[in-house]
Amino acid sequence: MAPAAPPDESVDRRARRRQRTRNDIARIAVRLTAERGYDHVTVDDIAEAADIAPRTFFRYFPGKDDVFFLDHDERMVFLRQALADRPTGEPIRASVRAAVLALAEHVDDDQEAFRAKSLLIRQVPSLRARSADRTGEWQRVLAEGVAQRLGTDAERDLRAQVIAASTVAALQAAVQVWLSTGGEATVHDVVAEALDLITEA
Amino acid sequence: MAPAAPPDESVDRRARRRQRTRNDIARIAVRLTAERGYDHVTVDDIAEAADIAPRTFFRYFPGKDDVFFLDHDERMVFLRQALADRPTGEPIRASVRAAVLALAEHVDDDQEAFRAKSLLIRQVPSLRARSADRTGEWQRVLAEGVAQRLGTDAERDLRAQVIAASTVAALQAAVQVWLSTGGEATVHDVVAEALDLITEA
DNA sequence: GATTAACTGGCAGTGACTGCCATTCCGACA
DNA sequence: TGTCGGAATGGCAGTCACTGCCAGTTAATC
Repeated sequence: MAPAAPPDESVDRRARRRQRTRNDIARIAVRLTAERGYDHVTVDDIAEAADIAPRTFFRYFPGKDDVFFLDHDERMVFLRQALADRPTGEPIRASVRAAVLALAEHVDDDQEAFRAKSLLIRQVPSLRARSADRTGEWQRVLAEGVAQRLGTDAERDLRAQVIAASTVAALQAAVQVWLSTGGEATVHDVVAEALDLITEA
Repeated sequence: MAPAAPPDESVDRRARRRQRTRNDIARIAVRLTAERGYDHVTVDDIAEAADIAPRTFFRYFPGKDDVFFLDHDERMVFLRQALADRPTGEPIRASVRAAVLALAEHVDDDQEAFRAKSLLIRQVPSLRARSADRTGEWQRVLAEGVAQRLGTDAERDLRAQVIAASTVAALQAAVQVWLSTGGEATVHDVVAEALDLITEA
């Protein structure tokens, strides 16, 4: 999971400290939001609870919403890499499937946190919108990976776009159903089933 | 295109006038935004150009973003109806396909306006997010329609969700590619091709 | 220990949005 | 024609997210 750390980064105490503060802010913000509801928590509240100045909050996150998508960038990197790591001989759909399943498995590590955060996002319009936009970025990552494999231009390759889009859509649908049902199954399994359903007649 | 107008609505001059003002505001806002860019146009600017008070703007639209999604609700209704109108004997994918294609055809009526607005939305983060969220609503409409036909509960029926999600995803992918390429083809045709690609191996 | 760069905080300002109240408009009906 | 009632409009003050700017603090490096 942890990539070979570049030596200059891991030695840097500053970077680590910064990372910890970042995590703290996000954790606290999510907790407050779960308690009082999104629009009864101001940035000032979060800042105070995290013991930083309001101004500083915006040095760690570009906006209030972003505390809910703390690990998004890392996951994008992970997904990109997971796809790139698949053997080039493999059928493209299979590669995409494997990459996405690896991502889903990752989520099962702390199901409860994921469920709580997802339910929260689903309730709040602005978070939902932001989330949907982020999903679009995953789609872009996948489409680029697919296009690269196929040797085409992602922007113009309808096939690559559709493979990426339908895969991400299945992922999203799986999560929604997983949230709506009790959640006895793992996210991984539901996603796998959803991916199968795409091509089913 | 124009539904048989309910008599009590069409007689009501007030409602018609209100509708016209609404359209005016949206038209003006889109024009201003195209000229100066989204964040160089304030609500006050729009209000002044539309000759209304800033406060009144928010009586017509819940937020600044919403002027760009003027006809979204009507399209949702259209899509829902188009799906409901398909014969029950028809395979579900075919029904969904037909409904979505009817929607796409609708878009080709004024391609240029659609293209301009779409490019604008794609550029501005907050509009992109809002748009993505709206897309989610289409998905919900489709999923409900599909579930109704299948006699299942949309929230929990993975199959219905995946069919809806992948269809909407294909639609979106098609529009993106249509925007990126010259746009010689009609939206309808690109969408049709995208829908075919979903189930292709 | 001095230098320098990163980090933090405060302040003032902008812009989206809301609740509240006053005013105006307009269709209905006596 | 007058007037009545509800809908529409506008103004005002206030909240909150977010930003630019500048000043003070901390900490890595020499």
